[in-house]
Amino acid sequence: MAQSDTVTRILDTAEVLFAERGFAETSLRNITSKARVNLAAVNYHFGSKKALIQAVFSRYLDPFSERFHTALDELEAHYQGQPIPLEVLLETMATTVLAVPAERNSLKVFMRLLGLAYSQAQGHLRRYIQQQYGDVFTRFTELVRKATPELPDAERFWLLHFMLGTVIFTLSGL
Amino acid sequence: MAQSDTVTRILDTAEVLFAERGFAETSLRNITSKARVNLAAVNYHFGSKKALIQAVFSRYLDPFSERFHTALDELEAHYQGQPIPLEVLLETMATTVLAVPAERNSLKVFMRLLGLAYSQAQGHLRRYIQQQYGDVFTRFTELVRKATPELPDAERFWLLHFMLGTVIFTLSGL
DNA sequence: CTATGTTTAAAACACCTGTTTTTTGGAGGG
DNA sequence: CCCTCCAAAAAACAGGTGTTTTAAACATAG
Repeated sequence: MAQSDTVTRILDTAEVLFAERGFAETSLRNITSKARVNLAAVNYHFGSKKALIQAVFSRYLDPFSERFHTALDELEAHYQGQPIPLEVLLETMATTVLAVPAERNSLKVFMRLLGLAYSQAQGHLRRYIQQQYGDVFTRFTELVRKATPELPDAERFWLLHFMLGTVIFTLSGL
Repeated sequence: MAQSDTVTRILDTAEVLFAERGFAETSLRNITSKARVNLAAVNYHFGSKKALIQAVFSRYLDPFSERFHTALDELEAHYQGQPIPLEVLLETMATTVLAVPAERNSLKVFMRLLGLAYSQAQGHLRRYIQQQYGDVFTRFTELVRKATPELPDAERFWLLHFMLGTVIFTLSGL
């Protein structure tokens, strides 16, 4: 019953409640009562509700970001300056995305959270994700750009956007 | 300064605030102060916040539903039992969707509201839209089924789902 | 054991929420 | 003119929110 137990219990409960009902619709009393944890524990361990939300995302995105970076490192080392084929890039991203939540069999929760992060206004979250994980995304899009030099920038942007939208929309909304 | 003025001013203000920040994150005081209307006016004219949200959607969906029904009537009359080509069905839907908010040049708001209705848990809204406008949707999907008899049901479902997801995700985001 | 720092528990805080009630204002009709 | 009705304004209400404070339990090191 050390400190980590309370922290992870809060995170585990919060992520499913957030995924089910959204952030604003989920109260701290809701989380703490379901996690059988004291109300003040959230503010004690995380500082605020915003920080809790960000921590829920970090637990997924930190491992994802790290693995994706190393996967791209390996690809760049293997292709030695040659453009990496588009199919390889997309498949690498897909497998990396699937790898992380698979360890806690919660792909649906993770995707629903991503969808919420995109659709809910919740300004601080967008900013947090942007400045915390923006570099992985720009690195990936840059590699995609090198893989498809014949495409106009605008067209490539929209294709990626459509792809992202379809995946998130489909995997998040049951 | 008749009664309709207050009502439409509430609706106009509410729809953009909802679209910008979501339903739970937008308070009645927020709406009424920005609309320069008394706080109690919402509960007086609409009954509750839930009813306000539904009224915002009805103002878009009622005209859409009506026009789409008559458009499908004309198509069925024209093709006389023959399956209506898929391209015709899709184009009819697109033009009908675009026609309604074009009169108040607020396509972005409308699409963002649709995206919110889809992503926000907000159970009562889903139920309301489902039981209020479900018949138009099922009529449309049935016509699509007749237009593409060679497709397995599951595949057609997912194709429609992907299309819908891409459109809503793209037109509502940002 | 004592003492120190850290985690949990309980209570209180200040604030904001949707809703209801009460009061005021102002047209129309008898 | 008075009365009635309906819309608006103001105030009050009950309940829930995130957060802070205070007190207790606990483990660990000296």
